Formats: sequence, structure tokens, C-alpha cells
Amino acid sequence: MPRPRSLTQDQLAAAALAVIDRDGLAGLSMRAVAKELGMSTMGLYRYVADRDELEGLVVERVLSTVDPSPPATDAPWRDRIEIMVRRLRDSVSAHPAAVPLTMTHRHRLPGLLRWSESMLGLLAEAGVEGEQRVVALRGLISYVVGAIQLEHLGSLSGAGTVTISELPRDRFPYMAEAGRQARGIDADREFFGGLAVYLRGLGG
Amino acid sequence: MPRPRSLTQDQLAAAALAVIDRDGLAGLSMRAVAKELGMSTMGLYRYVADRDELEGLVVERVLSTVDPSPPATDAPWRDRIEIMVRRLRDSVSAHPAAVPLTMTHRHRLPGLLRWSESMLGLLAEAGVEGEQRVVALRGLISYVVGAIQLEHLGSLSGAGTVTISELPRDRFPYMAEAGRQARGIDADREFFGGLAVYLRGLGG
DNA sequence: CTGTTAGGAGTACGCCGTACGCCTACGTGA
DNA sequence: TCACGTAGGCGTACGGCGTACTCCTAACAG
Repeated sequence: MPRPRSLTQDQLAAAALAVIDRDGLAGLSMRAVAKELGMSTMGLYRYVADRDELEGLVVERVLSTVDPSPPATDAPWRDRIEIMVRRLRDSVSAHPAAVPLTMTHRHRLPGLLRWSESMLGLLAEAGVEGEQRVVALRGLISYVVGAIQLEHLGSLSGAGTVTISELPRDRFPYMAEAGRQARGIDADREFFGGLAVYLRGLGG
Repeated sequence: MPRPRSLTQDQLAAAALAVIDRDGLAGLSMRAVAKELGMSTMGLYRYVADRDELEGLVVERVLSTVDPSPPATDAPWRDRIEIMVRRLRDSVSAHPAAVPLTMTHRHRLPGLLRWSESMLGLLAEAGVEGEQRVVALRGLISYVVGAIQLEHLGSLSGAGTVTISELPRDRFPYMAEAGRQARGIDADREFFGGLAVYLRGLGG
């Protein structure tokens, strides 16, 4: 008998994401999102309890684009894990300004449950069993989460590297060389290079 | 000839850290830090340009407690890398509420340069050469950064695990088992278990 | 002594999240 | 048909934030 809702939570999330993509995370405010939707600020509170919940919706929307099903290939498990990881990375990277949110609101991530389920299946296929399998999954997620963040909060070949390659060569011989090497490595090679190290540690 | 400063930047950082440890990151404000130091709010601006700089000082203070020198042991390189990583983790974990800051202010981290230098030395000893060495270091940092964050934003054996082990067992067979297994794994075993996977992938 | 600079306090502005109240529009069960 | 319950929409208000600015005093170096 009540009057039907005129917006969905997903529409709120879309508006918030539009604000974030345009004005950065610092530009996200209840007032800005309301303006984006052409409604009054307080109207938002009909759909979310507070800003925190809105941020959760944004994260949900970003991660909902991750395909959680195991790749339909007969490629080796390592390649299939890489495909799964690449999907996650691509979805998150599509909205770099929202990356910090993704970390803070890991809780309500129903979409990632299915992703994790597929991942555990691949790990089982790789011969990882028992407690080791849980540890392997969490470790993998840790790597992915950390790498994505580092990637979007100052790249390897960015300003930091310049400072590094200017370090006194006598006290920082390794760093100086690393700084030189780093210039030739793009973000993709770095990310999947590190992933390959981890996967090599996993199995036979 | 000028009047001498009565506070150091490190004292500001200490006061800010005290506020964070007591009231959480949300409790950190210029007003709160000023009160902690018994001075007026605007007095802080004699020592820092803005809040961002203050946060940087806090991170610097937390990470300054990391011993960057290579461990003086003749243990295998894997063990020595683990020692280096453990130092970093211990320092960060001493102020869990400040963890999000640590991620955001990675730039100005002179202390970690020496830590990285030592780490690169150990990687060289492990036989990792050339570009692979840079990738290995960044990958290691990614894992550590990600794992520390996951650890402090909802633990493996926390509320999330309960939800997981309640998933429909037919559609999430792996997750259900993982949820059961996870209860027996504490944060330490999880962290160093994942690290061990990565290190196994590095060498011989 | 004098000039320079730090110290300290206070005020004010423009943001923020959000509590609250008011009146209107709608769709349904009576 | 109509009254009721809920959503819509708008505006105001409060307390907190970062920080720009001003004014006066205190301490040291030449």
C-alpha cells in the first residue's frame, strides 16, 4: 500500500561513483551526490542510513563487475588464477579514485564470495590442501590488495623512483640500481611479475 | 637571533599518535592534537603546513622504529627476510589505528629506504637478479602492505568467517570448508604462511 | 637596546554529516 | 470513494572540521 520508491540504491551508488570519478574521492559528499541526482541533500537519507552505507554501495557496485565464475579454459591452473586476478584488478582499476574505499569496506562484499569460491577450486586443483589452502587464498588476496593500492598511490616509475635513483650510490648501491631498472618496468609487468612469484611458490 | 622553537615536529607526531591510539583515527583533528599539547589550535600551524603534513609525521614516527639493518645472523636468507618483514609488521601493528595513514603517506618514508636496501641485498643473496629483483621487492612490499591491512580491518577468524561458514554448502563447498579451517589459524600463522609461499616462489 | 621571530589566543569562514520538521503526492484496503 | 500510511521533497539548524587572519607578548642575537 505504500508509495513505490523512485530510486534504487544502485542508482545512488552510480551517482556517487560519477562524483568520485569526476572530482576525486575528496569531492564525495552527501551534498555532491544529492546534486548529482538533482534532489535535496536530505533526500539521500531515505535510501541510506549514513555516508558509510553509501560508500559501501559504491564498493559493491565497483566489484559487481567482476566475473566470479572460473574461466572456461583448459589452460593450466596458474593461467586461470591469473585470469581471475586480472578480472578483479581490471574492475578496481576502472575507478582508481575509489580504491581507498574498496579497502575500507571489504565487509559487505557478496560478489567476492563467489570469486573466492572459484579461486579455492583452482587452488585445490593446484594441489593445495587443508589449512594451506586458506592461507594461500588470503595470501593471494593480500598481494592483490597491496599491489593494487601501491599501483594507484604512486607508481613504480613515478616521482618516487627519481628520488631513489638519486640516492648516494655508496650507501645505497642496490637501491640505485633498482631505481635504474625500475624505469623499464611498466605497471602490468610489475603486477603480474609479482603474482607469478607467488604462484610459483604455491605449487610443484 | 630569533626566538628558539619550543617544540619539535616529532613532539607533534607523538601527540598526534597519542590521540590516535586513544580515540582512534576518527578522533584525530587539529583541535584534538592542540589540546593534547596544551596549546591553541592554530599554534600547530607554526610547525606544520596542514593536517596532511602532520599525518606524514605520524607515519614517519611509526616507521622510524623499524630497524633497517640486515640481521646479523648466518641463518639462510629466507629466515633473514622473514626477520626484516617481522620488524616492519611489529612496528606498524603497535599502532593499529594508524594503519590507514601508513598506506596513504608512503611517499616521505626515508626510513624505509634503508630497509629496502637491506632487503635488496638479501634478494641478491637469494640469487634474484636484474629486473626480477625490483619486481620481487615490490611484490614483497605489496604482500606485506596488503596482509597488514587485511589483518587490521577485520581478521580472518572474526565476524566475517562466521558468515562464510554459514554459506549454502551446495553452492559454496570450498568456502564452507575454508571457513571451518580458518578458525584454527591465528593471524601470525596466516601472515607468515603467506609470506612463506611468496619466498618459496623466489628462489631455489 | 633593538630587531626579529616564535608563542599564544581568538575570531571567522566555508565546508561537512546529519537530526528534525513540514507539507505534498501517491497507491491501496476499507 | 476516501482515508491512511508511506515516500518525496525542501529547508533549517547544530556541532565539528580545516584553516586564514589579526593582535599582542616573550625571548633571544647583534
